[in-house]
Amino acid sequence: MDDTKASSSKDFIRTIIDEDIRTNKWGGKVVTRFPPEPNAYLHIGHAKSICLNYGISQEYNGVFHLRFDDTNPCKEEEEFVESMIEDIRWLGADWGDNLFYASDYYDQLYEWAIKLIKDGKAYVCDLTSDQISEYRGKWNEPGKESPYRNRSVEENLDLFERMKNGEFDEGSHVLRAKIDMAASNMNMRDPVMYRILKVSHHRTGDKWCIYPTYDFTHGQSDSIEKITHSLCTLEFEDHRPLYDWYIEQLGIHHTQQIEFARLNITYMVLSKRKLVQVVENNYVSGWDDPRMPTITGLRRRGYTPESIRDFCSRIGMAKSDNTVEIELLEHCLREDLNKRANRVMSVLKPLKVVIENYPDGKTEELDAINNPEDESAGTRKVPFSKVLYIEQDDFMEDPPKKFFRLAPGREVRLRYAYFIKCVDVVKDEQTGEIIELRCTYDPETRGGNAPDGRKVKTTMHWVSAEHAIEADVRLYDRLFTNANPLDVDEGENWLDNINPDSLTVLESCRIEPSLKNAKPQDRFQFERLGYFCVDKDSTSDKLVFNRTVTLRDEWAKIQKSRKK
RNA sequence: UGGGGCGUCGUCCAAUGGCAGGACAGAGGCCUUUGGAGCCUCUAAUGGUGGUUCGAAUCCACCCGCCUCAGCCA
Repeated sequence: MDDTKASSSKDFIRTIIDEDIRTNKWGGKVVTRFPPEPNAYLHIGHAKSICLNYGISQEYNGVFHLRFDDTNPCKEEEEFVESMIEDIRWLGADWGDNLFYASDYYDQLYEWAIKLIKDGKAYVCDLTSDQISEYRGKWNEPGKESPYRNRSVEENLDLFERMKNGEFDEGSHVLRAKIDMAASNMNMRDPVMYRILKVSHHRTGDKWCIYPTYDFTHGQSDSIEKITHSLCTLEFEDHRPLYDWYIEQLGIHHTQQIEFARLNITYMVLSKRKLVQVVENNYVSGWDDPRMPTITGLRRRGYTPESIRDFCSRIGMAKSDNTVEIELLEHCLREDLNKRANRVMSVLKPLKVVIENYPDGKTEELDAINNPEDESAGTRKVPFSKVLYIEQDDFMEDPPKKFFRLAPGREVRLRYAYFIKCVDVVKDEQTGEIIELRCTYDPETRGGNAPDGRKVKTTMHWVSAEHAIEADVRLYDRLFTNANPLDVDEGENWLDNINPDSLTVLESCRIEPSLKNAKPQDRFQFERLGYFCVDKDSTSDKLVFNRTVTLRDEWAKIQKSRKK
């Protein structure tokens, strides 16, 4: 990940880091980290954080850590650790040997808890969860102190020891910090440090039956790793005073936390909890469904890591709530794919064309350019014969104004091949459906140029019927119909905003034969249609393509504005 | 209702007391063997009211609006 920042101005975080370096705050060091909880799949919102943290470590010659904040054994699984590692690698971030787990620090955290007890800064509380909540008070009224708040150090030590030894039931006791029940910041009203959870942990197994809360773990984990700049999202702003309190009481390395606004994108949901519902209600096939905003979903859809990184650098970094338009993401994608994807001709909805004056049984190999944006991509041969397929959308019997494609009596160019003219339209006698076009070709226009200099309005893609291979193509559209999927009327469910047409499967599409040996994840531009990649569901007899994104489409725009 | 945070083109981000700029989106045009790509032009913003200042998006005051916090989740 070495994308150079084109922008001359720095975001507020880099401005702070510049200043810290200037004042030698951390001895010129920069150590950042990405600290996910391994309880779900990473999505593009996480990519923003990964790009930020890893990007900064690179720009400042610093160090980047990957740390799994695994403090809740009830929800965390090894499966998520593995998928996250894969996704982060794919995005291009490299943590070297700096892979950590908050659970690596459980012993240290336990010792620190004992120190706080000994210092009279923590106590074991026997209140129930509901009582603790009730005692905490309201925003505008102070809380009540727990009746267990003033137990002796000895009693607290004994009780905490017994909590650790499994002598108590879950929920019967917690260890709390003794701070200030009247604090205006709710996080300071004697927050819970440890709770009893008699479940095994994906890394520590059954060693512990008490687990530190995230709030008692996160700041100290950063501290242990000597993180200089702990970058997190806005909702942790209120927690910073608590992290600072722990760090000060413990007298350990004081990491500087800086908060930034999380990413929102139109037509997308980027909340872990909401995404779980989409998956569990089977609106999609899984976490890697190409409609999902997860890294794994985007990858399967055909996104490139470069395009996601470019997007992350373009959206900037600030503290104001923001919703980036999905068009920007798509722009970054197209821009990248335009440079790297080889062009190919594929007909999604085939319409048979017979070239009446072309010899039966003849086949020609025509030269086609693989990528006009990249000469080094070279050329290939494309077979041409008497019977072809063109796109159904490329023919209209009674064309409206501005429809430049094929129509009765009209001449168009078949890309890299010949000019053809439509001389007859064959219809199904029963349904009236157009089933075949009879055309003639001009042998003089081989390659696509007329010696007499005459012009055609359109160049169309096509495949030779005899040579084309059949494939399934999955057309994806946005998962939600509403720019803000969460915007619903009273009593309505945001899941009702799911786009019922987010997936259209096209069978028996005809693909240019050069794609016969394409492998999953291979990306192509189907000329005039969009960018597509080979899906992992492909088999040896049938390729399956995912439409990554369409090409910008002037004609579609005209049609759309006409409908309005 | 108390705390914390945030308000700049439709959207995202700049401008740190000195001509409000870029990107995406949108409109128009050029070019084109992809109605792709590329190129050009245009449209379009400082939440409000006072104040300080030669000069305010920027500093001050007040107001308005939005987000967020009352898990033994992270």
